[in-house]
Amino acid sequence: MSTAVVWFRNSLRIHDNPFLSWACNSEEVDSIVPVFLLDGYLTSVRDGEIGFNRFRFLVDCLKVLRDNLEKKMNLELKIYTGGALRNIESIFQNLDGENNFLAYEYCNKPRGLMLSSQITEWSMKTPKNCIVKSFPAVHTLLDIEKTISSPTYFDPKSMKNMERIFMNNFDVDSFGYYNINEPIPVPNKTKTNANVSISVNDISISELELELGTLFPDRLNERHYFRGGEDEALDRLSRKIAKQEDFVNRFSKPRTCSTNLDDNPSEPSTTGLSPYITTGCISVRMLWKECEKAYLNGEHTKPPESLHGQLMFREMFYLLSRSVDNWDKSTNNINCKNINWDEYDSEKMDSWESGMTGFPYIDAMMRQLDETGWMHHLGRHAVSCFLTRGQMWQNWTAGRDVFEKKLLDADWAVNNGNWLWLAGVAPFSMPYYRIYNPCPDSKSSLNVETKHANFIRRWVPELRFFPSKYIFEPHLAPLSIQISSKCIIGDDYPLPILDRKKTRKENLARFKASIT
DNA sequence: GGATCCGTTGTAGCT
DNA sequence: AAGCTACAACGGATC
Repeated sequence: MSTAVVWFRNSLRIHDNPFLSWACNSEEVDSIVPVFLLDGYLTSVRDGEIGFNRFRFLVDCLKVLRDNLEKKMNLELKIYTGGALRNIESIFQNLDGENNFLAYEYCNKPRGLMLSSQITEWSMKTPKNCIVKSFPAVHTLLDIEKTISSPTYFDPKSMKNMERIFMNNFDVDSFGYYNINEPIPVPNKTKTNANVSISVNDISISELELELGTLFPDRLNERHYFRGGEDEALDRLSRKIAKQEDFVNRFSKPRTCSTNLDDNPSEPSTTGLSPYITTGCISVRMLWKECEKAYLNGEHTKPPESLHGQLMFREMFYLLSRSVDNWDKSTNNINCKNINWDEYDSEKMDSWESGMTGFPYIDAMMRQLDETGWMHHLGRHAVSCFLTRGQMWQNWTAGRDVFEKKLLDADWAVNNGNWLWLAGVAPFSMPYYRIYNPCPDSKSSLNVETKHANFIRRWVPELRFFPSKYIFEPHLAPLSIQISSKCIIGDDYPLPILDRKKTRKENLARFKASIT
């Protein structure tokens, strides 16, 4: 009697799931226990490191995973909280028989890597015979460890570099596309569900929902813009990719902003798939292949702007997160220039995080982030530039933490990579003098209704009666306009926390002084 | 080996 | 009113 413990770490899905499929198909396995280990997750939520939307989304994902495992494979997902290593040990102590397996996916994060090696070490000592089977490239296209240990590997910092790495790892087919494996279908045979009766740290979905309600009682009735889980992910894939050939072929990341900043925040102008990629509700391989199907039918954009390009940047950050020491630090990180950022200023940081800087475009973005867990990529550029080298001169790690807490697509490798990039401290192409204007719509001065202005009215309702001409810098509006717009600046909406032109000039000089 | 090009997405001010 | 120009000027790859 041999049992496989199938440990879902990043990939909360049953399609294209190599470790689950292996357990279902292997002759060596008689029964299966699917598990998800919260590890320190609940502590992070309680400590305020993970916010409402992220927690809510994860619970959704787990619920759908549980239901799919039950409905389609007659397996019961077990969820445990507390230390992951201790969970694994007690699960195996309660398993009968020998030749039991632990099938899990590779994890790139420091804590995950440490757990992997601790588990391997423990498995070699355990008399209960736990055979560890680690599956690489479940959450990424590349096998991260294999790629970075290749003698030809070097830290990539451009799309050209990534293309070289892809060429070294994948053959190119007769159409000129990388030969990336087809996704694995949902296993069509299953095994019996092994019964592990450990009650210690066992936690149910309804207990998680209770916890969510206890921690965020005033947010439970909010509208949820993204529903978590594999079903929603596959549905979105079908809606936005499979049935949208033109959209896929024309996709160009820098030019997706014209349609996003409207009053329909539930439908981004990009794919809106990022929360599902982060949680592994959709497999990146499947997304890659779906894009390729559209590409085969005509002209299409290319990396870096294309959807394949976006996925390649994700691979780039996963590689760097492993090959660059201190990837998430602003010191002792070869990918981070030493900038003399100001001390953490909690007043400034609070106004940035809560959308009360007095810069409506910035505030609208930050309020959208808090309510929906999502922000358009150009908004991310604007608010991160504002926080760091543009205006506030705060360390990028402070902004990174806020994104980590609130973004549904928060991903350790990608989030840090993007902040390094946007703060201008990484060796990626970001000339430091390219500073984004926090009041960006030149048309507003002509009193033209713009998408940006409507976007601000949607998310900063204090300003909903303001004319476009003044909506980016409402403190410049004459008092008569403020009165007729029912919003007195400094009273109903904050005055700007800083002089954007003055800080821009000073910071440009400081940045230059820091790097030369 | 010095010059030139390039890098996923700039801004301000003028006409 | 969109398009031009000046700004400020990194750092590695390529020729």
